[in-house]
Amino acid sequence: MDDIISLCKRRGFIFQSSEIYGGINGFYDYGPLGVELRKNIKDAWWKDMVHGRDDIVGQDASIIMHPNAWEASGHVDSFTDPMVDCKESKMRYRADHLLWAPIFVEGETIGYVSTLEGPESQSDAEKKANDLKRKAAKQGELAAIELKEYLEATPDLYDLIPSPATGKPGSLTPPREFNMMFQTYVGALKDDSAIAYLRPETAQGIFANFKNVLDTARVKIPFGIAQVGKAFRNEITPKNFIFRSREFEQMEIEYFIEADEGAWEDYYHQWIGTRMEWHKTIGLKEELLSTHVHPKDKLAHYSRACTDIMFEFPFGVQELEGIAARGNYDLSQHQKHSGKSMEYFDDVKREKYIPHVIEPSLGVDRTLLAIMCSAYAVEEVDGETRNVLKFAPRIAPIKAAVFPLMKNKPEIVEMSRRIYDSLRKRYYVFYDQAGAIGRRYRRMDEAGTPYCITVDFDSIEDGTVTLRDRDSMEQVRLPEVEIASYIDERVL
RNA sequence: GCGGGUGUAGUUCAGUGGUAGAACUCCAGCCUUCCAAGCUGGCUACGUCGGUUCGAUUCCGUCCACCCGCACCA
Repeated sequence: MDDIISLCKRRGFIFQSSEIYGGINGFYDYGPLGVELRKNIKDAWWKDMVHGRDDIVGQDASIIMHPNAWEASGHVDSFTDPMVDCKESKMRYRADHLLWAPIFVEGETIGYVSTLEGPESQSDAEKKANDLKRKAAKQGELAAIELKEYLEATPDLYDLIPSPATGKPGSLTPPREFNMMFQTYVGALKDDSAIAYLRPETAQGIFANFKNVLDTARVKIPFGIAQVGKAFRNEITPKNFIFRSREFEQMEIEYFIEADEGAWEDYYHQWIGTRMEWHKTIGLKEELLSTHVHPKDKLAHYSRACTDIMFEFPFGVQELEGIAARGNYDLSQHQKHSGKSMEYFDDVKREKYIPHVIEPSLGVDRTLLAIMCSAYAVEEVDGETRNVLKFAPRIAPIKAAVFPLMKNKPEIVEMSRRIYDSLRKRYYVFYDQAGAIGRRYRRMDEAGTPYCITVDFDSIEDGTVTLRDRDSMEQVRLPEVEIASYIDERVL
C-alpha cells in the first residue's frame, strides 16, 4: 500500500490536500494523471449506465439542498453516532450498542449492570446481576432484568452505571453527539434559520427531483435516475488514504420499480449482477471482488435487502459499492415532508402508487483506489525492475505516447509531431523526446499508458512506425495512417 | 477520541547542539538506431509554532500530518 501511495504522489495522481500548510486530515487532491483517471472512471460509468441503456436518465442536483430535505431523509436526526467513552479502560462504545439495567431485589434497587448488545447480552447481564446481589449480601429474588440503551439513561444515572469492561460505576462519559453532516450558513445571517448542510449523499437530490424528471423525461416505470457528484461526511476517523475521506464523490442510481412486494427481488438481483460485471470492465481483478449480503437483522427498518460489492484492498476486504432495496421509504418521506405527491400513475396496471427503488451506490474515489491496487505491478525485466500500472485501456489517463527515436534528427521529430498532433484530437496523448528510449517506455509504464509509438529511421523511409504494447512490451509495425484506428479499437 | 511509532530533496534513506549528505528521479548539454546505458553540469529538504541555549534540523513542549493497534464506520 505504501508503494502505491508513493507512486500516486510521484507520478501526480494524488496529493494530500493543502500539503504546503501541513495537510488536512481526510481530504485529498487529484493531480494531472489522477484527474484524468477519475474522469475516465466517471465517463465509463455514465456511458454504460446512462447512454448505454434506454431506461436511465441523468441529472445533477446542487450540493446544498433545502434543510428540510435532510429532515425528511432522517439525516438530521439519525446521521449521528452518539458515543460513550470509558475513562478507565479507554474503550469507546456506540451509545445505542451499550445496554444497561437497574437491578432490583425485593423491590429495592441494589445497583446497575451494563453490557454490550449481542446474543449474550441478557445472560451477561444476569450474571453481573447475581454478582451484584452476592456483594450486596441480599437475600430474595432478583427481579426480571430489562435492558435499555444507554441513550435512555437520565444524566443522574451516568455516574451510577458501570462500565461493561471494568464493572465499576463512574467511568463512563455522557453520550456525545456527533452529526456527520457538515453545516454551513446560507445568506448573510448566521442564525439557526440559515443553517444548511453539505449533502452527505447524492441520493436525496434524486428523490427530490423524482417528479420533475417523471414529468419531463417521458420515462416509465421501471426507470432510473443517475447522478455523479461530491458528497461530504465529517468522519470521525478518516482512514486508509482516499478510501474513507471527508469529501468524496459518488456515482448513484435510483432505479424506480413497481410497488408490488413480489417485484423488487428480481430487479435487486439483476442489479447486483449488472454492477459486478461492470467492475470487471474497468479492470478490477476478478479474484479481488466479492459480495457481502447484509444480514436481515442489521438492515435499516426501511430496507428490504442490501448487498455490498467488496474489494480486497491491501488493508483488508472493504466495501466498494452498496446495492440496496429501499422500498419506497425515501419518496414517502419526501411526500410527507413536502406535502407534494410522489405517486406514479401506472398505465398498464391502471393504478397509482409510490414506486419502490433499488439503489446501486458507488464511490468514485474507492473505485479509483481499487483500480490502482488492481493495476499496480512490479516486474522483473532483464534483471531490472519495472513498475507498471496495467490500467484497462478505456480508463488509462494517457492513451498513447509518441516518441521520436532521436531528437536531433529533424525528419524524425517532424513526423512524430505530426502523429502527436493528429492523435491528440482524439484522446489524451503524451509527447516525449527526452532521454533514452527505454527510459521513456518505463516512464509511460508507470503512468499506465497502454501504447507507445516510436518514429525511427525506417519511418521516414517507408512511413511506418512501431507501436509498443505496455503489458507484453512487444512491438508491431504499422503504417502511419493505421495508428488511429488501431488505438481506437482498443481504448474506446 | 485513546495508546504506540514516525516526520530531512519529487522518492527511498543517512547524519549532526555550530543550519546537512547519498542513491534514484527531475532539468540542461554531449552522446545514443527500441526497453530505467554513459559523461558533464544543475534544481530541490530538516512538518508547525514556541521554549531551553551564545547558537536548535538535533533537546523539551504545542500543534499539524502520516503509519500501526483499540474503538467507530450512513
